[in-house]
Amino acid sequence: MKRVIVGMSGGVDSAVAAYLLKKEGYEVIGVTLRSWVSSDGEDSRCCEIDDARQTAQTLGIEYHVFNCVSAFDDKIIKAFIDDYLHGLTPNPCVICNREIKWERMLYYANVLQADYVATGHYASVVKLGNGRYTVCKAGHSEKDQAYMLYRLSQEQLARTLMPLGPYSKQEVRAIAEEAGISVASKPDSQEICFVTDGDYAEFIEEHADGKTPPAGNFVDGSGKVLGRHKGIIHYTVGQRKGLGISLGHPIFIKKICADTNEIVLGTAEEIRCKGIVCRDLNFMSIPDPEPGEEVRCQAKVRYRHAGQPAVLSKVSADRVMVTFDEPVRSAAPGQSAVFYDDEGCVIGGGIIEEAVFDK
RNA sequence: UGGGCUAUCGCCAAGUGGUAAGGCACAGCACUUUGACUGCUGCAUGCGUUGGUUCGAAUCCAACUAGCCCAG
Repeated sequence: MKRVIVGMSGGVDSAVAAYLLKKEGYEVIGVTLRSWVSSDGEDSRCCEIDDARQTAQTLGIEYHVFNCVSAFDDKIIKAFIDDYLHGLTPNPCVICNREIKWERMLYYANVLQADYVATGHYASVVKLGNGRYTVCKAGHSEKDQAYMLYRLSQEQLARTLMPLGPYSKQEVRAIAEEAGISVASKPDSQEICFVTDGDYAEFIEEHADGKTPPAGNFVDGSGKVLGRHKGIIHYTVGQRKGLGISLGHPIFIKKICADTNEIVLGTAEEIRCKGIVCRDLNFMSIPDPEPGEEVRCQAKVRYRHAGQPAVLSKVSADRVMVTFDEPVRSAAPGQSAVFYDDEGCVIGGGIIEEAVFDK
């Protein structure tokens, strides 16, 4: 009998993943990684231990909690704050998946002599003809989470199961109901797991030791001052609401300049960029492209982006240029770009370093 | 101090006698394992003030107040 460790967040998805695997005949061990505890003692949304433990009991599976608080603080929270202080818009979840969730789960899988790790992500792990592993979009695209997983390594994917790939959210809730899982109708999680009230700017101010950048100017493309901002950590590229500037037409954030402490604004048309430069790349379905090699793909510039046809080409040893057929709006440095093939499988991805505009 | 012009929601702005468009901003909700975007809903019993004409005025008249421009 194969043994599998299921990462359980306390939500419906991971509960059903565990249930399905058990039904398939795996020996299932539930695990929750405690990654963060707020000052008032509440667990974060990614590790609601009471719910997870209860589900494990309902399913009749072994269950453990492992403490990852210091690793999470070190690798995720510190980087998150640092990125914001530098005018970037980080996506902690994509880093957490590789550096914390899979890293720790595989570690414990070895300790507990398990063959696989599994999660409740809506995506599928696929082994290709070339011997490589990749992640493919879920059958029901409205819940696709392949984007969040593009940083996983080949070694991690080789030992990963994602039983929810073929199911829709509705089906998963129905299965949970049937299985008598108490969290069947629990609301979906949302927002950054360690910022429980959604006010991430306040979170940064509390944790940045007073180093948050001061207020500064909103300017237009020619440098003309349009108003005052509260400090760059409060904003993100593409943002429209909360600027308090009335020009008669919508205005968006085009660029955040940490060095001059200015925020450049532009119209809906002006914030569309022709391409992006990406760093910290991870390739899945193919090996790293050769210099000069061009790869056609569908590129997503953010989670919940439909994806745009684009061409990748290597511009240096560790950078890739993504040129879109049609300009995309609000590609934010710090966010992740993920490249898919026509089948919806992840070719690879990277972190956006710079948006390239026409002028 | 003379002459002229203008005063409608936080900003811009329709409206020229018939019972206050619209855009932006703002707020709420929806959406969402990141930040955004987006969608929906809401947002002037009142049109600088005070009087007058009229069945009826933001729209006409008078005075006053404020701002702008030109003459000083």
